[in-house]
Amino acid sequence: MTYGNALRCLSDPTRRQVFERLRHGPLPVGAIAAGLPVSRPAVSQHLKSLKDAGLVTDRAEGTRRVYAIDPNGIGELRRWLDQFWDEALESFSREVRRTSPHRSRP
Amino acid sequence: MTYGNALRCLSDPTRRQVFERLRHGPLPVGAIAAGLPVSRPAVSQHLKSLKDAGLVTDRAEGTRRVYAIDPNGIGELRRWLDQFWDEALESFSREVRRTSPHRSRP
DNA sequence: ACTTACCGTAAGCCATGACTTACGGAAACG
DNA sequence: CGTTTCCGTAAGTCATGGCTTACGGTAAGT
Repeated sequence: MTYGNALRCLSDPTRRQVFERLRHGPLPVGAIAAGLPVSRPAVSQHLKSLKDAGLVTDRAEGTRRVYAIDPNGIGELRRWLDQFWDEALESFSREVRRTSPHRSRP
Repeated sequence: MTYGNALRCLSDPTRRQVFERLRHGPLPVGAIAAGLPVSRPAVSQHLKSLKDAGLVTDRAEGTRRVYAIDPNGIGELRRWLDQFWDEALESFSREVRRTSPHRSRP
């Protein structure tokens, strides 16, 4: 249930902002924190959470630490959501069939 | 940004349990609360949040209130995630190309 | 009409977690 | 080596929100 961690991470607006800044490519912590309404240590803490959830990866590059999006996290989240999506649609159509019975040819 | 509400809803484990109980079809509140480790009013509050996020719908059926999954909520969430998924994959492959340069034909 | 079943809302309690400031450590640069 | 830059961690504060109990309201049954 690692998708639970992913959901918990992405539920926080600030953490989503951190995450979305990596969409167009990897970035060091300072560049991520710049412009955000929170301090840099806060961003570091968010990045730790995102990393634990499998949503980002980090690599050392000199004195800076470059973060990038990890496809594994969103992949797992996507699979969980898709499985859900299918069953929900089926249940929904079943419900429609039940509510408005045999409107087969007006 | 109604997907933000959806994410916030699904981030809570109990609320996910409530939500997942509706996967196989609509259920009244009592049936949902039965077996859950929280009280029935708590389930009602969770259902209110899920409804506000567009994740469930409710209809009155006599004295009971039947809840069902609303495809709109997960749909929006899925679209947001997919858009994200595409850009992330592209950025990822771009990164792989950059890190391990022209391994074209071993 | 009285009772029972089923549910939503209000008020209050309490843990979780998001943020801050302060500190320490590792790599580049002179 | 000292300094500067860039970053992670620790400790502490404070708001958010999830849960409970108590209450009120509507619909069905007798």
